[in-house]
Amino acid sequence: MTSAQPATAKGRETRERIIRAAASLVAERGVLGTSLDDVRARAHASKSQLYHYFADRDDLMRAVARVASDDVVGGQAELFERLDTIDGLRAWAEALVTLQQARKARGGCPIGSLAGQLAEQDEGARLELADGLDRWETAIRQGLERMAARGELHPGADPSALAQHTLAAVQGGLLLTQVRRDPDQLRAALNGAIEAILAARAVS
Amino acid sequence: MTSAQPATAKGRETRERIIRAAASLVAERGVLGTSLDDVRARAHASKSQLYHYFADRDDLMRAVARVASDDVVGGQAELFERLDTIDGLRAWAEALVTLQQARKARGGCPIGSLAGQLAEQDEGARLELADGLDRWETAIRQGLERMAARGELHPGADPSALAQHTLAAVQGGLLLTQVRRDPDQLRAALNGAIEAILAARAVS
DNA sequence: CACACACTGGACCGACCAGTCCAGTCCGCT
DNA sequence: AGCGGACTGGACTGGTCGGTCCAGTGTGTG
Repeated sequence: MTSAQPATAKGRETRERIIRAAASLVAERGVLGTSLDDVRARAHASKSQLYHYFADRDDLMRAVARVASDDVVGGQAELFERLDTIDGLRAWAEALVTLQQARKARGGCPIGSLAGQLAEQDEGARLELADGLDRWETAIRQGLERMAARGELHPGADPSALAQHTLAAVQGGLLLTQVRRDPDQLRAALNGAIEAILAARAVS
Repeated sequence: MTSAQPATAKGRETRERIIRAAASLVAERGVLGTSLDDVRARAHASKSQLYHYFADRDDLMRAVARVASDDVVGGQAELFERLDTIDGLRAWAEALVTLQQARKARGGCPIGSLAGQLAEQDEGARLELADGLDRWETAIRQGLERMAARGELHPGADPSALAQHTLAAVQGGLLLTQVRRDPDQLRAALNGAIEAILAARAVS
């Protein structure tokens, strides 16, 4: 069963309010720590509204996974445009570190956190998260490909493999940041990834 | 409140049986997806036994986090000894990839999975997981330091930073493996980390 | 205006769950 | 043997949760 698409503007607004409430609660307490009554209360909605817009709890969580993916990837859009220079890469990395400092190193990456909670439980949610990671990796790869097109990477360099490794460094760095409560863990992991990209630069 | 230490051999055995049952259930269904009744049934124990050996549910989960850390790090002990050569590093990486293939890319890293579920909920569990990661990173760093002591890394190389980056690559690679159901994601991430170590080798 | 349907409120239900309690049995020690 | 504490079995409780149900109210269209 898939989510019902609201037919009216009011319906869309209610559905959106429910997803936002669920997403914020999940971020605070985790997937299984969030009850539908909690969601109902925060969204100022009733039980029947929840079940009008979502088939069941899993369906709602899939929607949460989707908006989390959209938010994470969408929130980096401007930074992604500058990923075709070393300075742009460093600025992107520093923005991620600054965000973790602001969060006091709590929560990790929304996509990564949800992955640990949903990937083995709900195939649909897993696919939503995989899609978010794909878009993220694509943005990194395209930046590196623009560098390669300008001849700034040596011919043997593989933008695809570098992007994959960089995304792994982001996710691993965020996990270490979360467990150790230390945003420098992310910075160190990203520095390693950027070093690998520097090593792939064309000899000038 | 901390766990009671059993006074008899029988008591230790029961306590161990409970932790093992809980650990396997948590690996299958997640922390919040595992009820004490599930644990009780799998451990062939009664409710009062659970509460005889553990203060409450959180206390049991802390014990689960501890044995998960011990198992993950302990299971790599022989591989760790060979981490002071490039061949040893590759063998270690390939063993991790093979393990993920055997698991059909499910479950990710026990430490990483538990981190996402427990780090924000229970400070004690977070510290157990941080300890596991520390032991893991230390093993990698010591291998690199042995390489450095033999003069195989150039003087500017930082074994500590390389080990940190390698651990982040493992964790990130495992997350990508889990979400994409593709063990090659881990291999790619580890290859990137090993490339970085190769780049730090002394010019021969 | 009227009809159909989207939307809403909230009581209700059966299942499940963490934790309590007490009446026992086992076991090491003297 | 017999004492005391470690250990065990399982019924019970108060509360929570996902999901259902139905009686409504809004709203866009012909």
